[in-house]
Amino acid sequence: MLSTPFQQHDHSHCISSAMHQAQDLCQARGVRLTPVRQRVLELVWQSHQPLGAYDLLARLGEDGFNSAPPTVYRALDFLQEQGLIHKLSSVNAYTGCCNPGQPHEGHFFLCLSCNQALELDTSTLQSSLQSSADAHGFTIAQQTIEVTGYCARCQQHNSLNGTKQDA
Amino acid sequence: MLSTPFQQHDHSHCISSAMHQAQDLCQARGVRLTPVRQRVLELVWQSHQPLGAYDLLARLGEDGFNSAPPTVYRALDFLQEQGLIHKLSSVNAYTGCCNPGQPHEGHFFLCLSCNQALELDTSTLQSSLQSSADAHGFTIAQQTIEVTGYCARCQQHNSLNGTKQDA
DNA sequence: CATGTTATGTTATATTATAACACTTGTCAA
DNA sequence: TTGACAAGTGTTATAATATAACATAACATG
Repeated sequence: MLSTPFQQHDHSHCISSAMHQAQDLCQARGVRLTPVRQRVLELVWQSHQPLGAYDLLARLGEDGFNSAPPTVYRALDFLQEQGLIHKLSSVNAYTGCCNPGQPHEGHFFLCLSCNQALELDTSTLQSSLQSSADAHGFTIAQQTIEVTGYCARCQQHNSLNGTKQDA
Repeated sequence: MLSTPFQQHDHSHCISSAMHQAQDLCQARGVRLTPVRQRVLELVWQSHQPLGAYDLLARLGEDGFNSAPPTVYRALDFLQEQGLIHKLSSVNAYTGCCNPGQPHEGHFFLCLSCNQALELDTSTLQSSLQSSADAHGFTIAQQTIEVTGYCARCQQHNSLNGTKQDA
């Protein structure tokens, strides 16, 4: 599954799909999707705009959860280990993974106008990276591939009215 | 010029080349490579291991420069604007740019063992990214492409003696 | 139900980065 | 040459992001 953040879509479907996949995967792996972890994952999935750790923390607080930093960082660590979210280092934010069943590194387009993240299905990118690595005898461990710019939708809107999108 | 951090090389050549290019470029552009900026650039080029802002700050202090955070961040901002260094977001560190004459986004391999950064000349990577962007109607602004792993040299050493390299 | 393991609570602190305002230095034209 | 603006730096404070360390609670299982 590849989601379509930059286009209109039924986002509630994204959320419920992500939550069900997470539950299934955790059960299958014998790891616990505890209430905090589940809530953090839901919050991350509230939109396709990546959220920072302290944003998440504030939301957790509103929900009556404990809201000291370790709480959210532990949950984020767990979710990353399970491949349920990706960290976007270039913006210090976290976003849901669109295909958690198949462990992979996230490759993203980040729109500077609407702040949404599109996770790419980049087999060609992957293979050109790999061949570059092979050429250098380099063994790849982790990838941070984050490309900022402007999505098609924002380019249209902005050329019409000059304003910025926010969702 | 592409440097060769993962292989043995005369690093003093890297340094002097980088400094001369920086001086020439700044002069050509009518911007000032002041003493702090020059020193920060030299420090960044001390090796191919990216350095954090506070590492640089400490070194500046040793050299008798002012060493409050804004000093180093301003210098780093300037050097980035001039394309003389790249920031590696995934590790919050800064490294010298190998080809500052031709403005470009840095693409890196980062060795987890020797901590050195190899800046890639990735035209194929670039073009597969671009075609992916085209397919989505996405206009690229900035790229953060940082791939961690193990360089050829460290793989050899480690298979021999199991230790980690540190330079 | 005792025990070890996993998860969470809590306090403190480390690390990375910026805001805001004062002061100094360089530039350049009147 | 000087005065006025721009660019650069000094200084203090604080924001934003992340982790250490240790105590307590919940869970799993023999």
